[in-house]
Amino acid sequence: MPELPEVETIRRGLAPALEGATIAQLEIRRPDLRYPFPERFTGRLMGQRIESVTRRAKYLLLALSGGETLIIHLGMSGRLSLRKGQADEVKTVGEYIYNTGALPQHDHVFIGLSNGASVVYNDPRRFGFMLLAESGSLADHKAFAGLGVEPLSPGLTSNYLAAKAAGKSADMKSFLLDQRIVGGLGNIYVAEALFRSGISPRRTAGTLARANGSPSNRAEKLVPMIKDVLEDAIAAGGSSLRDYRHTDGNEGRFQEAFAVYGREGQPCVRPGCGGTVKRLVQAQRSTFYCGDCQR
DNA sequence: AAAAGCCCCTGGACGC
DNA sequence: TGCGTCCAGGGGCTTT
Repeated sequence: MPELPEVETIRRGLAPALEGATIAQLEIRRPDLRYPFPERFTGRLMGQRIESVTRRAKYLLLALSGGETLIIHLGMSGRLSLRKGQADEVKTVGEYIYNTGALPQHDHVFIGLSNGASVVYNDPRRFGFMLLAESGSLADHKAFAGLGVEPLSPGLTSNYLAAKAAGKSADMKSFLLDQRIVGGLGNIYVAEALFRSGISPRRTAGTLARANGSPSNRAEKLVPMIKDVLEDAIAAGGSSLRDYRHTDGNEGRFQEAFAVYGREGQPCVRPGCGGTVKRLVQAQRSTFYCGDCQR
């Protein structure tokens, strides 16, 4: 589900209510998501003040006053909802009652805050997960060691991309999906960035570098298009296809602006192109592209 | 080392 | 109405 723009939208929705608040209530409704919850999960979170809500790639990071960070990944279908209920008065939030078992399906984690707000984690497929790690050594954590550059940071340059691509025989699609190269791109935004760049997803990634290792013209084009499409998607509040919603339950709007994703058989939107959007499977995922103007 | 394949899980859309 | 099949914003682990 959520790629970088969706996670960033959720981060922006949560931060005002969570930063400075203390975790007063925590309920987990099952022993695991993708992985078992961390040891003594409740004890390590209760009473902690949330110092900051940040993001790295597709990970949400809640820095806690005690020196640990709660790491949340939403997988494919994870949602975080922010509710304004008085969670510490009664265990009733909105229409839901949290201490009677009358829970909506797949509401797996409930976090009540000292300021009366609450956060519910819902994830039908349970590909998401939560981890706890020492804040001071996050960069060494296995989830982040080896993670590629943040695409909206100055670190993503054509030189960086060319250096990573040099000598690689993988196709462009697989290369950009690889979180060790760029952190945060997923199936939608790889497709849209390649379309905006006029690059075929089937092209060999190594062609982003010239023989001497310097960036090719395509690399020079691709880097700003990656940044543009992510910025546009964040501005639109992300893309809602099935599960994704803002923390307030509203949908994102960027799906209305897709040029190729999910548009198989429809005409290319590039003026004068006249091509048709095609679908193929790469790395076990659907790829959408225009065979005429992406080369 | 890099690349390809398989798996985890639930639910919705579709064909018969 | 009720199957069976395919597909889905992710990533980790195993095999080649």
